[in-house]
Amino acid sequence: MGVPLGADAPRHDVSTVDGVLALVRESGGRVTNSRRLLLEAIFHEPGHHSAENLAVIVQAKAPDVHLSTIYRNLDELERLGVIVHSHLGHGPATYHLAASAHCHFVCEHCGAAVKAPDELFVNLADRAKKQFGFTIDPHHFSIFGRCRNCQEA
Amino acid sequence: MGVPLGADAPRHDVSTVDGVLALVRESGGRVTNSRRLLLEAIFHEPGHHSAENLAVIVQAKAPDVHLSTIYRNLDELERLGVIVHSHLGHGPATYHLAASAHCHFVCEHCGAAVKAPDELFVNLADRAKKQFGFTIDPHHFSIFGRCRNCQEA
DNA sequence: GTGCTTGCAAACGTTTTGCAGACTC
DNA sequence: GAGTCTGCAAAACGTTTGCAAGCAC
Repeated sequence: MGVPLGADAPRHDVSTVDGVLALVRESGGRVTNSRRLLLEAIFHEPGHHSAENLAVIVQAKAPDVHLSTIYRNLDELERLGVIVHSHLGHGPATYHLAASAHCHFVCEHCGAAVKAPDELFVNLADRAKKQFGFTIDPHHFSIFGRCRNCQEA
Repeated sequence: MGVPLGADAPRHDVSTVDGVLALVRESGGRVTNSRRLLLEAIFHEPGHHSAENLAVIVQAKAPDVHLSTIYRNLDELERLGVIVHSHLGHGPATYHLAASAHCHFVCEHCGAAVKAPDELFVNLADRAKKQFGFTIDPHHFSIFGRCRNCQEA
């Protein structure tokens, strides 16, 4: 308690695999092979990844890592604020680094997901805040609709 | 083909149970007890209903109606454009009359769902259309976030 | 050695499907 | 009677959990 609170704010560099692992260790967790491999998949493989998807990537290097381990580790990384999950459509959730979270427009017809700049949501965010005291998190669920190519009846 | 196309546009009054049943019949379907009871539940019971929820209401009058029948009938009503489903959170989908579809803000902390006026989304809709040619359907997925009462860290 | 983490199997909640009999038209 | 609709059972899907063995510290 002699240490000022401000001193421990940015303790870890959460933008690297090793930085996250240091955070994991500090929070009472252990650094395991499956955690390192999962983080490497999340950091180094581009795109939207489902748990199953990440399991396949991890299993290429460590075939015995079980899908349930992937889910447990994703949960823990989400609790630590390193990653977030979002729902792009009716299928499985997708996981991303919290730092690179973004919104999506998803076509209800062809399933295409378009990345939507956050600034499109500032007006909605303002109004939701002012009129309802509600702080939106536009990343969590995508916005459904029709993409340019699927506008016919 | 001698009948002009315009003549058959507003053929049924989809705002009543009997009107919808007429539409069902015309589209090649049959008018059955479970369909009538399901429609009565949707028309007369206020609120957001999951399939399970609707099954309970229907089963109060006809105990043998199976949940799978509810799902099949909900699917058909959705294909006909009478109802829509939406996802309020991580639980089951909810079903509504297409005419009374609306947006929701759902608190990620307490789960509360606030009805959000469509006009909050017009700015987003315009920008999505202009910048991406994307027509949003803001009703389908709710917007996650924090409600007024759950703003603490 | 403590106790967090794992693999496995089994369960979960929601939704879909295959089938034979029952019903609507 | 033709063809749709139903109840039932079972499966599908994504995800979670209980447990005993295994590993990090």
